[in-house]
Amino acid sequence: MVNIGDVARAAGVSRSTVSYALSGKRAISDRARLRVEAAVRELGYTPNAGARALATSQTMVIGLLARFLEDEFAPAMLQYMLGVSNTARELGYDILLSTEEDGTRALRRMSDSRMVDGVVLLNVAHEDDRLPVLRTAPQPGALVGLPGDCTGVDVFDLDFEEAGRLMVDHLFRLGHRELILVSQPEHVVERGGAYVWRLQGAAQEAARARGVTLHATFGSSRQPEIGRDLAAVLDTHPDATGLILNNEAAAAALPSVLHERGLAAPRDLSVVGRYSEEFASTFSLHYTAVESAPDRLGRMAVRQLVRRIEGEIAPDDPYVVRFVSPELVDRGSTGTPPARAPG
Amino acid sequence: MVNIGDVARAAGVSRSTVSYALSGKRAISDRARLRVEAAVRELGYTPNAGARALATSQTMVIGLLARFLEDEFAPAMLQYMLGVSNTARELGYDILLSTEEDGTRALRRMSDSRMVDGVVLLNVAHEDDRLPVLRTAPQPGALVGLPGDCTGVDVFDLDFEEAGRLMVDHLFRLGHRELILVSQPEHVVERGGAYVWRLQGAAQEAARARGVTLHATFGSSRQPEIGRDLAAVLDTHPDATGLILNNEAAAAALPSVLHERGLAAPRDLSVVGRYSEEFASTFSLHYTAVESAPDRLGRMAVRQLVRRIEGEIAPDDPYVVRFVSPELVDRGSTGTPPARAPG
DNA sequence: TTCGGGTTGTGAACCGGTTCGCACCTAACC
DNA sequence: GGTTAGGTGCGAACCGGTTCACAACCCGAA
Repeated sequence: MVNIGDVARAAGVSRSTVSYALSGKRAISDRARLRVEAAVRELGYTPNAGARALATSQTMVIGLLARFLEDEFAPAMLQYMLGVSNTARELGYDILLSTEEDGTRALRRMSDSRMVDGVVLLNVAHEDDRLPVLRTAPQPGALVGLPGDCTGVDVFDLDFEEAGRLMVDHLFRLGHRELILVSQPEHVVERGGAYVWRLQGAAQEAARARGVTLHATFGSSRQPEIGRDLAAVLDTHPDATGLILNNEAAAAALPSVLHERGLAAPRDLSVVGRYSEEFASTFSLHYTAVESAPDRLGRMAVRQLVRRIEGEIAPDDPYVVRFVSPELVDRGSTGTPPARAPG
Repeated sequence: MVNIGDVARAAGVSRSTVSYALSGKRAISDRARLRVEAAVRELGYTPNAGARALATSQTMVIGLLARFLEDEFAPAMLQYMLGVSNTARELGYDILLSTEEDGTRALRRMSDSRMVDGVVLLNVAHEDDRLPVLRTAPQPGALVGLPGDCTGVDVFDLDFEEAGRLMVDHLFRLGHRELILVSQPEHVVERGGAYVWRLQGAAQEAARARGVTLHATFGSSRQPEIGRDLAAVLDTHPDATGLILNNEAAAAALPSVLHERGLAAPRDLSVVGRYSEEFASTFSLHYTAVESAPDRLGRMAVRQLVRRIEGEIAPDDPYVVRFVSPELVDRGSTGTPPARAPG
């Protein structure tokens, strides 16, 4: 394998000159620079990443700690990963991926052995055991998802409260006065998926403030259970005219459930969901929905992380907690409520 | 940061003794070993990955080149990624992930700069531009997906021919004589997704051999188009009693389409799919299906790759091309054909 | 002519590991 | 008692980059 010494010899200069010529960190005469560049081209030289990392203590690699939990929608995680990975590459960084069950072990390994310059944590729980480890690490970290304690890290998340209010408001303005909310399975909340709770709490509060009845329920994350859950909740609340979905499986099952009951959206029931359209379009009809914008969150997290890594942010600059405002996209599955309840 | 010299000083031995004590590559007295271990524990020492890579020319990292193409089912890719990542970790390797559009650039970067010991390529096309690059790289490579030319790499793929035959046979044995096959969009084939073609070709041949009529069609990968595609193809072939799906979006849309027409599986129509149940269960009813086993393929690819990396396979040992036999899982959506065609 | 300053190139040290070759000690054997 | 062999530990070289301190050179100003 060709190294910097070979290039130096071929160009008739010293190793340090080659290094400076390539990095541009010091002025080098055109003559020398051109000869170095020619030698590099001719020999096909690429610097050894390990050696460079050793010398500069910079790896140009970002650790990505994904976390796949049962009963959560895995494809959504993929979108976060893509946002992170693509943005990192644009900024010159590669991604070291961990999908290990034990996130703390992975984090410790990456951090202690200096494989990464910084870390992005996905699917952060309210009490996330990776956070104490991250706080003691020398590398900066950025989170996608809001933990209970945000000290020492930059945090990015969808404004789930706003999303809850937005959906209730949207239906309220159309004239609906009795709504159903189907969330993800209750396990998700119990395990620390506070976003479910944040959306639900804000929705309930908004409903109360407007004098709207909101039936908050949890649904399964799988077929055919979620179909039965939906049918059951529609039976239980026959006068509800609006349906809010914070559950991807429910969005997929809904078309059949509606057909089975002879209902159509928005004629008999107005439907609004909270998910990312990108994947939903494969397996669900295009319901009016609040976009969860996973790629945007991943992008923001990496941007901030890189700014910290590269020292553009002073070390004592305050850490940020930034909420992305959700946007409601009308795809025609909501309208004014029917004259009589559909049930 | 604590390095091997600090440990040596604390333990009262030389740096080389620390190295040998930790690696076990040479006999070290119990007394010295215990003191080294104590020092490591006390100081919290972890070897620097870059330095180790430089010294050993081994990074303990595997490159993972994913490839997300339009009109293909992204969640399926995620399962391959998980299979690869988890298996790699079990074997002591970390994953450097690339989701870059330009796979050849990513591959060249990882390989030339020695960031990885080997590479796994996902979603390999018939004519894959990453392959020529991989063949000239010093690191070994393993593919998931069958290219036109398999020289110089280990290849793993589902036996799509067998899958096609299996599904036709299954329906034939139940008594069906006119079938519909809905594949992924035609773009996928044109772009080099030969697996679509392999399954379809084998299915057609099996049908011909048994005197069965098979209507081979392509469907969209999105909603609501795929729903319309399904409705149209059922209209066009009203006498067909069996439906074969090689299209994930179709599996998601089918329940609604059947409801709309007052059909039920398997009463009026027998349905058999080809996909991975793991994700399908979120968004589709449980149809009888041929499992595509993405995690198993990822696992096999990594196992073989690591064997090559670690020299367990002699360099002149032949490269393998291994097909996983698909398994048909009966979930009750197939049965004997109805007395009269449902149309 | 001499001095000072800026430009350009170089050698050497350093990053933090691994590994080779040698030296030392002890025990065994002739 | 001297040689040999095996078990241990150590110093030094090496992996392939980066960067510091210094030197050589050229130019213009005093």
